This record gives sequence, structure tokens and C-alpha cells, in this order.
Amino acid sequence: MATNRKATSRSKDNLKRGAARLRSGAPEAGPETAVDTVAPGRADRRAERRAAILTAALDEFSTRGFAAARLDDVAHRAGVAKGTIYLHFDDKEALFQELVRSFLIPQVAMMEQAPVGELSSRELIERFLERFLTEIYTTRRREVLRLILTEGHRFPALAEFYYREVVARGIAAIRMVLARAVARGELSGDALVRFPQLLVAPLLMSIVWSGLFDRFAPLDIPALLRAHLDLVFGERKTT
Amino acid sequence: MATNRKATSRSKDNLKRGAARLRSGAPEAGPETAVDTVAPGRADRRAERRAAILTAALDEFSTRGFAAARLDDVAHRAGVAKGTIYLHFDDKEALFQELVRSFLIPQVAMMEQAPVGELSSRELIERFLERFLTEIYTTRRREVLRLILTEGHRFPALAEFYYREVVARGIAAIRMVLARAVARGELSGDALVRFPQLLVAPLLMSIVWSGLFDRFAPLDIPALLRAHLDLVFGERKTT
DNA sequence: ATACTATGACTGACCAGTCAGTCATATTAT
DNA sequence: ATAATATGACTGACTGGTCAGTCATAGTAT
Repeated sequence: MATNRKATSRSKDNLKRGAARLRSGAPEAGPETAVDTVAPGRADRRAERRAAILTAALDEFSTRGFAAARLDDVAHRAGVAKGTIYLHFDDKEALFQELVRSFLIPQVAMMEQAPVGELSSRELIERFLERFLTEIYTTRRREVLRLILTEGHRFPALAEFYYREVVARGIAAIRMVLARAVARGELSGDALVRFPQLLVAPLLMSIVWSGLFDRFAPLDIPALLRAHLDLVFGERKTT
Repeated sequence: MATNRKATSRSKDNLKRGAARLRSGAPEAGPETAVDTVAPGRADRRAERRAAILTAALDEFSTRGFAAARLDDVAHRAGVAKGTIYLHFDDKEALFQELVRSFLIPQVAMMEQAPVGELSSRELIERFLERFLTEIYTTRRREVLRLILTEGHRFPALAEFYYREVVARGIAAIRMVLARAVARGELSGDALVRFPQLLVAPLLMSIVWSGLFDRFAPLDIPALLRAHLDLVFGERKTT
């Protein structure tokens, strides 16, 4: 019940604010301009709180699951009152969907920038797997993906969004790389071209395993992915 | 509190009952002997209801998830009153764990009977994948496995049980088959021996995919598994 | 002064778990 | 065989607690 009115750490991004102030034509000698550590403006605070709520929601949804997570806890963790959540999101479900979308959309954008280059197909796929490690597996995005796996069934709109925006595009992109590999003779057999899902399955397995068994049977995921690469392209040529 | 009566199913009593009836020398035209459908005894009904509750629970937990499933609905679906559930299970969580265990234990037993034979390694693995199709993917066990994937995180005891009884044993068994394949020169590279998870990952993917995307993007799982076999052992030799 | 924003006590629906009572079945007595 | 008695499986109305969502009040920026 502790009345926590702890202020959120005042932070850095008042650049926009400065610009706005310039345009607003406030008197030069205004009392606020005298202070160089400007208090953050309303829009900034709003964005900060929104982000804090989303992060807190990720924590709670990840550990308890959607249905069992309490918005009181999300609010407390985010350092706001429960009502504040409703100033940013329509209801619990909207919070959840926004959470997933907001963490996913930058991901989609990143995937777009194809790193085609003139690398061998094996290198391309290797990059892709490394990308998974650094951009997903070792980040909070892993938890978001796990949320999709565990809760997606009950949120068909979300599942479809995820399929259209990530899965379908991803599979298409991978298929092109694999088709190129076959055309160049770097890959024998069209199994992977027909089912690019086979290339991605171990990534899924990593996420599932980490959620269920890591405590008592940790798995060396980088090594597993290297082995997968070997399986697909044949043993790595040792230097 | 909650003195729950031990729910040991002693369902063989009815066999003795039938035998006793034969020996009792009742008149041939006796009313009971005329009916070939013998009225079930108490123990039978008890077992029937327990099974009905478990099946109903699988339905409800699968569609709503553990936290959101209502025991009222489970009871209604099973054709019993809510209180009856508590005559068979301590609480909601015990019902869930019993559900998973009861569907899994026959599965474990089945896995034990190793079909070693003198088949090629490829055939052995092929059998294994077919087994997955007929014994899991096309049965309700698929839903049980999905429940472990989606809810296991919140039931550490269950996750560990599943790991010890199914995953660890399964991986060990598969590893032996794969090691044999390498030793016989039927498989090149030890990637799969080091990470048998790679062989199983597509099975996981099948279950996840069917839960999330089947409505709008169905996947031909038998074909996917055949492609996986090709990927592992090389293109199938066409007749 | 005024508009915008945050708060947290409150409400009402919901649901896991309980328990006193009912009734079909099993056991014992006549 | 029949009646009397015992058993325990089953029922469902009820309780106590929980929690999503609301809103009157308080606070803050401009």
C-alpha cells in the first residue's frame, strides 16, 4: 500500500523540447530557460510512462501469463497507479497486443534491410543465425516471442498479425536465399526450399527449451546453431 | 482442511463381481442374467467419471488455457457437478498435472519398447517420425504436448517431470540411433549426435504451427517430415 | 486560471473451493 | 427373498477472495 510517488528517473531526451521551446517564442528571460536542467515536457513524460508500463507488462505477462497477470502489479512495477494504465491502453488485452506489436515492429523493419551482398549462401545463413542470437535470443524479444507461442492461440488477431508481418515475410526471404544456394550448387536437395520452416525450427526449439528446461538442463544455443549450420551445409571446413 | 479421499481406482472389482455371479447359481431365467449389459458397479462409475472429467479438462484447458479455464465449464462438459471434481482431484492445479501425467505415462511406456531390429538407420528414424504422426500429431496427445509448451513455464514440477521422463530419455535413445548411423557410415557429421534436439525440432514446430497458424496457413506435416528426413540423410533414392 | 494528467479507493462480476444434504448402491439381518 | 441399515459418490447453493475497470479527487504544467 506504500504510497509510492517516486519520480521516474529524469532523463535525457529533452532535445525535442528545446526545439519546441525555441519555436514557441517564449520570453528570453523566462524563469524556465534560466535552468539548464529542464524538466521534461508533458509529451516526454507521457512517452516515458508508456514505455515503463510496456516493460513492466512484459515482465508480468512473461512470468505469470496473460490471464494470471495482475494490472495492479504491472502498475506498481512501472511506478504508476493502476488508473494510469487506462490512460494509455483501452484494456488489458489492448495492453498485451500493443506490447507484442511494439516490440515486433522494429524487428520487422530490421528484417527488411536485406544484407544481400556477395557472400556465400552459407555465410548468409550464418549471419541470419547470428542475427537471431544477438537481436532476439539474448534480448527481451525472446520473451515476446515466447509470449506469442504461449498466448497466441487465444489471440487470433495477434497470431495472424504475427504470421503476416513476420512469419510469411521471413519464410519468403529465407526461401529466396535457399533457392539461390541451390542454384549456385551450394546446397543439395530442395527439402529446405520447399520447407524453410526446417531452417527455423531450431530457433523455435531454443526459445521453448530456454523457457522450460534451462534451469536443470541448459543448452548451448550458439553451439546448437553451429551444428545446425553443419547439418544443412555439411561439416564446416576447418581452417 | 481439504481431507480428500484417496482416489485410488480399484476398477478390477467388477471382474470378480461377474465371476461371483456365475458361481452363485442363480436361476437361468433370473432377471439379471437376461440382461447382457451388466449394470456398472460403483467403482466403474467412479472410473468413468474420472475419465470424463479429465477429457473435459483437456478440452477446456486447451482452448482457454489453465488460468482462464473455469471448473464450472469442465464439470458441465463432463456432465457432473462442480463438487464432483473435488472428489477426484485436490484442486485445479492437481487436475491439470494429473491430466498431463495420465496422457503422458502410456506414451513413455510406448517409447521404451525400442524397435531396434536390423533396419537401416534411415528406416529407424523414418519409423520414429511416422510414430510421431500416428501416435501424437493426429491424436489428443498433441494437445497435451501443446499444454506443456504453453503452460509448462508456470509448473516447474511438471516441466521437470516431462524433462526427466520424456525429453531426457528420448534424447538419449535418439542419440544412440544416430551414433550407430554415424558408425555405420549412414550419416556424415556428428552435428546430430551432439544435438539430437535438431532432429526433434521440426516436431516441435509442427505442434506450435498447428496451434497458431493452421487456420490461415495450414502446413503439410507429413511432407515436412519427409523433407526433414531428406535433409538429414540426403535426398531419398527414388525407385 | 485553465486544461491536462495522475491517483487509488471503490464496485461489481467472477470463480475456486466448501459442505450439508440427497440418493443409488452395497451390506447385513431376518 | 426381503427388509433394514450403512456407505460414499454426487450435488449445487453458498462463501470469501480476487481483480479488471471506473471515477471523483488531487496534482501539475502552461
